[in-house]
This record gives sequence, C-alpha cells and structure tokens, in this order.
Amino acid sequence: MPVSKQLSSPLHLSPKPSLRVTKSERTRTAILNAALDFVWVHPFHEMTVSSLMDSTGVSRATFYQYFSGLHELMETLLDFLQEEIFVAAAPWISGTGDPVSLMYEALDGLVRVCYERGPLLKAIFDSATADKRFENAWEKFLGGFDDAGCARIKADQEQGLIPDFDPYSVMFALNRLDAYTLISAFGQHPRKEPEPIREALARIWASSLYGAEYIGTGASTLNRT
Amino acid sequence: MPVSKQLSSPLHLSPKPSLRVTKSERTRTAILNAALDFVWVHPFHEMTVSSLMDSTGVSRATFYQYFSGLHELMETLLDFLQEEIFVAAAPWISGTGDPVSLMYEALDGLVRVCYERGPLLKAIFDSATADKRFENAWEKFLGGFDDAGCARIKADQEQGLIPDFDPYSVMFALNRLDAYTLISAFGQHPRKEPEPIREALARIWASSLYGAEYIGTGASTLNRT
DNA sequence: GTTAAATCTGACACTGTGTCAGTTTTCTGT
DNA sequence: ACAGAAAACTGACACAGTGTCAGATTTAAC
Repeated sequence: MPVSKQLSSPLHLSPKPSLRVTKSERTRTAILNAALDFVWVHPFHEMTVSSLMDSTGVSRATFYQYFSGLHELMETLLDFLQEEIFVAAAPWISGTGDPVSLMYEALDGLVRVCYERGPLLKAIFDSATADKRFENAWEKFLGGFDDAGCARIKADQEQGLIPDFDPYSVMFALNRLDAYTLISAFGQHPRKEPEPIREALARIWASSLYGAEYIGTGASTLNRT
Repeated sequence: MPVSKQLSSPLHLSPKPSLRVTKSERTRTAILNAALDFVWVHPFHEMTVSSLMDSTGVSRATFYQYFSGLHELMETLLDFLQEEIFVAAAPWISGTGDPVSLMYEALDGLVRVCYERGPLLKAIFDSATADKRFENAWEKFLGGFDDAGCARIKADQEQGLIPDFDPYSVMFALNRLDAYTLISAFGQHPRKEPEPIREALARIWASSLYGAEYIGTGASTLNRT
C-alpha cells in the first residue's frame, strides 16, 4: 500500500481491449498509470524516470523502450485529456441552436473536466514549458480552440448576435483566460470550488461576446457528482 | 561579440549608485545582466549556471556566492519586473477619477510593460513551475492583484458602477486572463502585435465589469515608441 | 606595503539522463 | 510440450548539470 492518500482517485487507463493483451501493452499502460498516480499527488518537476518505474516494478531502462523521455510520456497524456476536453467544448464549437446556451453548456463541461483532471492538467502544462517539441504541441492544442472559436464568433457576428470586433485576438484572450484560470484553480490540492469559477468564466464570456443582457448563470450540472 | 543578434536590447540593470561600487556589486549585477541577456534569446529551460557564468568571465562556483540557485536568481528578476508592473497597474488599483478610464490606462501600461519585457516575463513564469518556493512567490504576486482588484470592484459595486457578483472569482479569472494572454502573446519572439491584444483585453475587462456601454478602445499610447 | 577580509576557484560527490550489449521471457509453429 | 525466434527487459556505462568546500587570489583599509 502506498503511503500517500489519494484525494479521489485519478481514473486509470486500461490497455486497448484487443483479443490478445501483450506484455508490452500491459507495461506501457502500467507506466502511464504510474504517471497518472504520480502527478495526482506530486508536482511534475518532482517526477523522474526512476520514481515512476520504481512503482511499476520494472527497471528504469525499460521506460525508454516505450517513451523517448518524460515529455513524450506527458504528450501521450495530453492526447488522452485533449479528447475529453474536445468533447466537453464541442457544443459551442460545433453545436446548433442558441449560441448562448451552447456556450454555457460548453463552459460547464469544460469546468467539470478540468476540475476532475486538475492536477493532470497542470502537470501537462508545466511539462510543456521545458521542452520545445511539447510546447509546440500544447500551443497547437490551444491554437485549435483559437481557430474553432474564431469561426464561431464570425458566424455569430454575421447573424448580428456578436458585435463587430477582431475575432481572433478576443478568442485568443478568452482561451488563455480559461486555460490559466482552470489550471490555477484546479491544478493542485486543495482545488478551489468549481461553481464560483464556472460562474466567473460564464459571466466574462457572456458579457464579452453576447453582451450584458445575456448574462445568466446557465444550467450548472456541477453539483450532481 | 556574442553571436546571437539581440532583437531590441533587454535593458540592463546597473549597480546601486552607492559611493563605492564594490567588486561584489559589480559581479552580482553582471550575473543578473547575463541572465537578462540569456532569457531574451533563449527559453528558460536552456539556462544553466555554466551557460550564464561563461558569459561573465567568472567561474561557475562564484554563482553560488550570490544566489542559492537559478530560481533565486529568477526571483530577483521577478522583484525587478514586479516593480514596473505595479507602477503600470496603479491607476486602476489606487487611482481616483473615472474608474473606466483608469482601467483603460492601467491595461495600456500593463500591455506596454509586458510587451517590452515579454521574454523575461515568460522566463520568470516558466521557472516558477519548477520550484516550490518560487511558485509561491509567483502566486503571491498574482494574489496581490486579486486582492487589490477585488477591493476596487467592491468599491465600484457600492457606487452602482459594477453589477453585483462575487468579486473574488471574477477578479481571479481576469488576472489569469491578463497574465497568460500577455505571456503567450509576448513571451517569445516573434512577439504578437501589442495593439490588438490591448484591445481584446480592454474589451473583455470593460464588458465584464462595467457593461457593454462602456466599451471603447480607450487611449492607446502604444504607438509612441 | 602589509594584512585581514572579501572574493574567487578547481576539484569532488552526487543525482538524474539516455544508451547498449547481453540476458531473460514470451509466444509461435509444430 | 517444447525449440527457436522475437520481444521484452536489465545492469552497467558515459555524460551533463548541480551544489559545496578548502584553499588560492584579489581587494581595499590602514
């Protein structure tokens, strides 16, 4: 039994359910799960290949059979988190219907995912600052939202729902708002309460894009754990 | 002559103008300036004690006479930058007069300082992710703005200028908005154009706090270099 | 010009990385 | 079931960077 108490467990990965689960798949998954466990409790900069492999029972050298280094490992975890975040943000990006409601829905999902995955999100973010390649991957991740959100703003501007301003730089700023607010609030224990953060983000998004008259708290689903 | 071309030089420090400039003061300043030069051109994670001291002509061991490590060095540079940022943000925090104009003025100054110091700002930010002590210093830095801004919101709420909402979490989010937007936009070469970023931030702040009717571009002074 | 204090330095011990030749384990075909 | 090839793993090595210290050198005060 490990010594640190897990504050709500970090949801492990399981090997792809192929017919035959090879040893290689099991080891790779074990490493990824060791990383998930680690960053749930420790800051990224304390992570070493040894500390990870010690908790898998496999030798340090083996790590390099699966990942070129810690940053590639974190990049893999980004892919995994990215998936969840895309799904959460999808309503506003590509949904149809009332844009304001869709925006509230997307923010609600985004806050939930980032709250649940907070320390992982922060670890990914921190590790991006120490590796050129991975920093690019992170920027591409955010950049995807810049472009998608920009397109949505343009569309809503054409319908007269959003006033005429440079969509790119406003979207750029709003995405950084979300990213860093969520990382700061939920990135390390104890995490802040999600509901006030959700409300603050919703207020800022709503007033900046659709104007004061649309500000409402939206439909929060955060309380049903 | 060093090989890398400086894209607009990074404003060096000079020793405190005491009567006698001791050797110690000169060496310490040389190290700080070497760090300023370094981060202007290279990402923080490439900085090593050797790389710094090589460019001062003093031995590596000497570094530790002045700083306990790279993080303490960066913390010193944070103090230096903090000063400039406080001055820039002062109008809205503690100025008297029309709050909306003061807010525009503060944002204008903030954008200018962060544009001028962009790579330094990013280096400080990056180095904070790898050191417990320094991370606290950084959070205290941002936390200071959370508290100060929070007080300003409360005051303006009492005057009916700002609608009634939880001032703390909105201020928390707006400060992360500024911090990460400015770091992303100006943290590495080539920096983005400052003017669109300033307009985006101004729009978001104005609409979130004072409502849509106050949105204007404010008095930009960014063009007078 | 002497001398004590201030400043600097080479060399060492340590931690963590990434690699590779060689060993052990797994799994496939018969 | 078991031989052989492929897959997976390992210990040991070379390297890069850190932080420290006893002793050498420089500074500056008298």
